[in-house]
Amino acid sequence: MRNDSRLSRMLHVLIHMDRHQNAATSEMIAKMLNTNPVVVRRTMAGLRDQGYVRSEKGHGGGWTLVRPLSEMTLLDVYNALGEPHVFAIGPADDQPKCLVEQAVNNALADAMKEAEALLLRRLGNVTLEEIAAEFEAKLTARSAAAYSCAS
Amino acid sequence: MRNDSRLSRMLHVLIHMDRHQNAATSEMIAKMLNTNPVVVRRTMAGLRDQGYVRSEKGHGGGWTLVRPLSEMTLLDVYNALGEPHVFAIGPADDQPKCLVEQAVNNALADAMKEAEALLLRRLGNVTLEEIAAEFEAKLTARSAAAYSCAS
DNA sequence: GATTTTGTAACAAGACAAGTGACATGAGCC
DNA sequence: GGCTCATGTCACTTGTCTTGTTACAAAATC
Repeated sequence: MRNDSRLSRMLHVLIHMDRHQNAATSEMIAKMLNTNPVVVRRTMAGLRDQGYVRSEKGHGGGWTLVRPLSEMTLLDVYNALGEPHVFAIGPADDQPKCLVEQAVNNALADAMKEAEALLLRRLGNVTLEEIAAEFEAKLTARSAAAYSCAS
Repeated sequence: MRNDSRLSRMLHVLIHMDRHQNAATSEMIAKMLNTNPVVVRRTMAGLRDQGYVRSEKGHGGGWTLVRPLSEMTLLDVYNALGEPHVFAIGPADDQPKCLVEQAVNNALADAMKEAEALLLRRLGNVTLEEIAAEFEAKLTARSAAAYSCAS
């Protein structure tokens, strides 16, 4: 568990969901992600609250896509997850009294803010459909038998 | 301890060291950083190994700057610390078999690689001297009495 | 009413920086 | 030589955050 992999996992799931008609249960999704149904529900909750997916209980229930992949950017998913911390590094003190430390924090914060802005801009410029298309291209390029994913 | 604050702390220390003639002991530095001498020695070890600072034992010992601040960029310090993980987010699986997951990872990795490159480029373009200069400017702008830092 | 499936709380695990105590090593001072 | 100061390093704990897991209530379908 070195990284926060929620964004990666949700993108993975959403594209798979688009390729299936029926609702996917948390258990099916969990198997696909090599994880636990509770983790799935926990992570998908944000997407549901933002209206990207719908969840239904009972027989035949599970998770379904609400929006087409073409109307969801990677940034949308990131935001729906609650905008997790991007960086693992940061200042020792957010409100330091020491002017030296303030200057250091300013310099670091400037650079990090730019990098974060670039990252989010990039995420906002890519739709899930584009990633799905890249996958389709690979799929046809290779033999279909080479494709394996527990879904 | 939300973040890895080693870079921030080391920059802070190095600038302070430049403003003092004598060697600074780990204990003095620890007080300045509100931390522990062992943490200081542990973190400074990388800087010492890279030749940016020198440590001496015994009476009058402690830490001294080897290079002028003008010859150290923020990137140098980052590298000396062992290039810690920049991002808190990442893929769920580094070598996934699933082609969808591969496509997702590629898209994320591209964006993150760009953002990391920008960040490191920015860090490489700023010397510690420039941060020190910014501090000096603030110091003269405000009354000297407003400056307080336990060093 | 039984079964399926989500929703959620509560808690353990794993990772990693940071905090802490103990002790050996080496350098200077008397 | 012996004392003191200071680093070097090991071992262990703490704090924080995502994940993993168990348990159980709530709702929808059969």
